[in-house]
Amino acid sequence: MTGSGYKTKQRDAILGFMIENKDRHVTVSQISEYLSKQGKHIGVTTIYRHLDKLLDNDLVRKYSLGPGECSCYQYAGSDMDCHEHFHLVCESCGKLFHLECEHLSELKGHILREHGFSVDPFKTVFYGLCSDCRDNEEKNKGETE
Amino acid sequence: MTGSGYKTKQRDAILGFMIENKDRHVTVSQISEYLSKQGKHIGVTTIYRHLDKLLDNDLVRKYSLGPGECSCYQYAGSDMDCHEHFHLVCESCGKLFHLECEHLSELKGHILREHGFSVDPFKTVFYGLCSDCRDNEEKNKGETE
DNA sequence: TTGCGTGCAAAGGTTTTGCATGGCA
DNA sequence: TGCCATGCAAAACCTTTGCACGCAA
Repeated sequence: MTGSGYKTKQRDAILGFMIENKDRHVTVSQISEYLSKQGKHIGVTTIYRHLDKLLDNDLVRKYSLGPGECSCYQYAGSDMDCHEHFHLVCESCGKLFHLECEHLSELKGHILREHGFSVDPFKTVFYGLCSDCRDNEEKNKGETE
Repeated sequence: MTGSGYKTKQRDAILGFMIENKDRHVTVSQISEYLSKQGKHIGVTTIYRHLDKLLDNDLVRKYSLGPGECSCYQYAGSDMDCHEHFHLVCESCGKLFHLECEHLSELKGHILREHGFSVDPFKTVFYGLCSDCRDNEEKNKGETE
């Protein structure tokens, strides 16, 4: 499954980049720009097509960081083991946090039992502010106001 | 605050449509198409601009139903009273559910205390399947396979 | 009359598609 | 060799912006 398609240098470069950055989500333009700096010019068309294939094989996941924002992709291969946890995205710094916590697994069961709604942890993203950005905001408030 | 700006027939039509459909989220093209059928041709530019104003006044909220999907808007006026609860969106039928439950309010506190992350209930949307669509899917499975 | 509201056209950005060429097996 | 992969250009799509005209106050 993983090895579907031909082995090309573009495929290796894109998959390699996704694995290197498995701890964060990246956009197509970020992939393109980074690979350009490495001397690897790969058309965005190719990047989109590879990401689509990886998506079909569940090797990456696709997120939206909000309306109007471009799509974000993140590696999610079998070694990532991301079944049953949720994701937090900081609206200020854009960082992604994996929230593995039994309180949250319980939440999924609770919503299903009590509210009849089956939550999909893959697609559900919590938006808010991480602790670093909250600290920064409070600093800025103190300085400007 | 609510009455900011001139009172025009376009404004009335758009705000009226949003209030009529307060129980679901709609896209700009849905608004445009529906009003066209009513004989009210309103340019999408105008719709976008009114929605932006309503957004500033917290009279509507803007959602993303996924990467690549266009933005969805939903009325959220003061009579909606949506402070501290979360929203569930069914990926199949697009219906929106308001989830008012102390288990969820607790969740916000839990993530803040234990994980240092301040969740914004306005922007956070749970995606999944509602009970009706789950039933339909099971029926379809039984018929086709 | 003043100034915001409107809508057409055009521009901006992201993503997709067509097509000829290139490269893997 | 056959077929998929690639990348350019163009299209499609959503959204924003510029500008001239219209309309509310």
